[in-house]
Amino acid sequence: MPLKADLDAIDWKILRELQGDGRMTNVELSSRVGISAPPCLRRVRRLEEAGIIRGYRALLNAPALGMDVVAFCLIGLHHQADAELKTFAERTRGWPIVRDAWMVSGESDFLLHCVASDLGTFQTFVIEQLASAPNVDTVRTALTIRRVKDEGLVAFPT
Amino acid sequence: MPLKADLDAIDWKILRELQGDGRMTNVELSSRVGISAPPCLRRVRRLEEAGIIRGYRALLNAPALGMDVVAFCLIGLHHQADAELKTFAERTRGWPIVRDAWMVSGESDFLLHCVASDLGTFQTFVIEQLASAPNVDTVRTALTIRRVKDEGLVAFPT
DNA sequence: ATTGAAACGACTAGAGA
DNA sequence: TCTCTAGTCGTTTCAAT
Repeated sequence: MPLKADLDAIDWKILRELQGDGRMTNVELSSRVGISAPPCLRRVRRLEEAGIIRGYRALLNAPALGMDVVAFCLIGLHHQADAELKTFAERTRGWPIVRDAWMVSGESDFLLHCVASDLGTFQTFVIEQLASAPNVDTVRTALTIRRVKDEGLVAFPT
Repeated sequence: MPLKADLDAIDWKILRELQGDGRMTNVELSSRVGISAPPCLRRVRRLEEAGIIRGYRALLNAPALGMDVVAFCLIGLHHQADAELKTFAERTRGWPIVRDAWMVSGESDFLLHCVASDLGTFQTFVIEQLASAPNVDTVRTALTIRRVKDEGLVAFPT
């Protein structure tokens, strides 16, 4: 895990471009950021090795793939000692319906981003797996109706 | 927006591989899914054109870029008529701190995924922008402590 | 639909500024 | 650090199956 790296304006442009299109070729990228291809590629490698670029991912259209239910679950636990938090975190990794998960502070202890093929599957998961897991106190669910905004994690000044 | 496409086993493998590494070369991809490069590329293009692959994105490490606060906000509105929902959705698109947003059903009307450089910036946003936006009734915030799971949106049987 | 060959273009190491 | 050059490798079209 890197501490704050010292990035120049070109590095920031590279990050912005790759966040917008992770499959852009290096020559296209280099021309957009205003340098030639070799140093551009070296910068990308450096950003990858520093962990600033964590990876690349194709964004998939869940409903087109038969995944009609996307929901968020807020989980409250009975006991929040370190060991219990770790145990629940580990448990989420074993549930394929949970696509990503965060430990949070506030009214809840975890937030789970869930995807399932249909409501029945999702509700069965919530009742039989999630709510009946050890130490789970409350489960609040928000079914998504539609995505309203979807940009990368980091905002870049235009 | 495509309806359910008819995908064969190779298409599913392509989607799984590209979700795991969106920058994989086509020859690497083709060898992993067991066909030669040209048909593999045509399948990828077809999946892109059908909107099943929505795009590609580099995943950035927010804290390494000086974005130390990641939070989720659950928003309840006073009035949930269609026009009001659209108005609020549009408003979220103008807030750079909001990185992605969902319209949801349940106790809240919207869920916002927010990223900011520090707590002060985030709190100022919540108080001065979010909570004081027209029609906003309740704002519940969950500050993230750490990411516990981070896989793509779609689960693939291994 | 797929394969295989071939032309094209991108990637990336090395040299020099 | 960059640019330029050149060789290697990946991409993409096309003919044939």
